[in-house]
Amino acid sequence: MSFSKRLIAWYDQHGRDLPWRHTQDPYIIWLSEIILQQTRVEQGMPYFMRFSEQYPTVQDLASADEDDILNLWQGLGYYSRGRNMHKAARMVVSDFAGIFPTAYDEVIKLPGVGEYTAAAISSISANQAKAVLDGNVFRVLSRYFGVEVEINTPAGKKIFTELANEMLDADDPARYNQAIMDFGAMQCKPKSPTCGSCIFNQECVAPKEDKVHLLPLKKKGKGSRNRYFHYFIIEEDDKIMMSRRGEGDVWQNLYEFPMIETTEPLSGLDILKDERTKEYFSEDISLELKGNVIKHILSHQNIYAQFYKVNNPSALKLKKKSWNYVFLKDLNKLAQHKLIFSFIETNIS
DNA sequence: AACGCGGGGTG
DNA sequence: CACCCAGCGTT
Repeated sequence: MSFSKRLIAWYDQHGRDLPWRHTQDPYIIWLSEIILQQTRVEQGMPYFMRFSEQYPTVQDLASADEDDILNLWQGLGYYSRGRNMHKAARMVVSDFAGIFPTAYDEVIKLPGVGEYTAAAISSISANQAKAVLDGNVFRVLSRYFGVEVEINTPAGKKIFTELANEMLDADDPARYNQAIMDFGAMQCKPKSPTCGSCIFNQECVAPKEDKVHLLPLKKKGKGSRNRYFHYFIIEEDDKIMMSRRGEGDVWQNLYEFPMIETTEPLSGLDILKDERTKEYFSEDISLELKGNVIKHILSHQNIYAQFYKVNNPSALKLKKKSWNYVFLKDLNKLAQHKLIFSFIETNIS
């Protein structure tokens, strides 16, 4: 039996039962695919449930308030996905008469939909013969054929795109694509794959050459940099000062507290001496440490955050445009990033 | 071709 | 600690 037929047979027996597999509605498929970009199924699942319930149709999503969408996205990361999702929904309403496209060449026009997502939507919702190419597919194919080409280069991408489309089962692209991804996620895992019980154990190249752990090949990127965030907790009565982050950095448009950032650690005393602090507050401010330094790790930076309660909030002098007092009871309406809302959860109210 | 963009799981 | 996850957009 062919590779694809055996894979599909494995899938029929072992594949996961996931909520978005019970429909061919391209809107629902799209919703799941955006949420699952660079995100584990278990992590994205609760978000998918909330979004599909809150916004059952593309019209619902298009007419939603963007801040509500970001609020629902809170904690999932890669927040531009949420913003692009809203843009895409409005584009479907305005440019596609409210009918969610299924053709590869159409869906790929939507912001946030790249080659992978377009292949997934067009194959799963319309059975178009386009092979998906994600982390799972790279891994399965590189091991099966022993392809020692770096997957995160244009050359590697080209080779694997061609290979993936050769292997695709043109009779059943929808099932095949989901099969190879489940297979990668459940059997041909990055660490400790279960080669002993694998249906391809006889012919797979990687275990024969003892290269399972080595494949797929990947060119290394840059390491992490350190950043030091010093947050000011400014509370007056039942309100707290919040700040909206700007563009061109992490957590674009999300809310946090007013802060200053440095490239090196800073003592409480040094914060008082900082020019920006002096700009924000009149001379004698009194800071009180709130908890220990929190290390917040992103894939490309290590953030060390320290929170300071401002004991005399009336010392606040300058108010930036991006700053606003917010009622404590309304805090949950603002989309915050993880570092901030986990701090709020344990320290405020 | 390289880089920035989150948060969480794994060994 | 390094690596990876149903990747995409910008430069």
